[in-house]
Amino acid sequence: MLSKKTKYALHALTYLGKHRDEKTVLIHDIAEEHGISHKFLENILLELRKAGYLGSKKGKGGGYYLIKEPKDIPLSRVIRLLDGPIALLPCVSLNYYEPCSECKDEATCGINKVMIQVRDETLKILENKTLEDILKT
Amino acid sequence: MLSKKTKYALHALTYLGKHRDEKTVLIHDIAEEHGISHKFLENILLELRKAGYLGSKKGKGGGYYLIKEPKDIPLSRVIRLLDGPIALLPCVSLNYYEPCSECKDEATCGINKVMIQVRDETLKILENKTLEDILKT
DNA sequence: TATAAAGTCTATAAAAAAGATAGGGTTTAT
DNA sequence: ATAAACCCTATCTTTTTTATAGACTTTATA
Repeated sequence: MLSKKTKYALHALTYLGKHRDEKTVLIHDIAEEHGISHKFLENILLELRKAGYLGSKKGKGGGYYLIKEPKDIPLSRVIRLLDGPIALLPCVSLNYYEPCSECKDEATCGINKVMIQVRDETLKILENKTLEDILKT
Repeated sequence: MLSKKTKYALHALTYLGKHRDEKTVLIHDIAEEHGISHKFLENILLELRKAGYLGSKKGKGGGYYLIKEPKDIPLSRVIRLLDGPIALLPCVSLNYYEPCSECKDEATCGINKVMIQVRDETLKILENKTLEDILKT
């Protein structure tokens, strides 16, 4: 399951996607719309901005806005940013690889081999679903 | 990522699958082979037995053995048993459904719609990969 | 130019989940 | 009778997740 962080990030991106006509949107408005903590959401939006999905304007009249096209924001990226690996095991993660201590030899481990296949097929799905898909339904 | 519980369960199932010629296998042997805690593994094997994947024999000379065909043990089942939902959100889980508090109306939520598609495609993968695939590589 | 509104940033607290251990009970081969 | 093995439940510890706090900076505008 996705963490609340990722779930909230998706809601925030969706909200910002729906309000692209407005110059900026307040954290407050997003938080209120979904009944989630302002401060918690603040940290999430900060991460999304640092990752290049959002822009922000400080000071009075400021707020956040989307700076990428919804079609260029795949679920895979959002999940990786906030939740970490998409792979089911550390030993098959492309971005967060770590060996599994209980596995003697990765090269002959059947679990490893199958999980690589699962990872590749899962990635195909999550790379192809984007914010645009969420917005257009 | 899978929990250690699920990962260990897969290792145990694999080990049992490779030793189907023997009448029973000791928890101890599986634990030692992978350098994992005997007691932790014990709980896991118990769950697998209760779920109908393993049989056991008590007393001296006892142990565990596989009672299902490897091809009849899909990853989806093992994951659900030990880790819970496969869906990325509670609001799209088939087996562990719960509404999302931050979502006003599921019927019009684009995130919900997209996650249903992701769930269905993910499930296709995990239902088709079985212990047999792990054993044969 | 003072003020209030808004994002920035880092630290820490609280809650939940995962991982691990403990120990007495029951069954069974010998 | 004994030792080997699984059975079961409870509890402890550690890690991760979720949430909060508060001081700082930027900016519009009265």
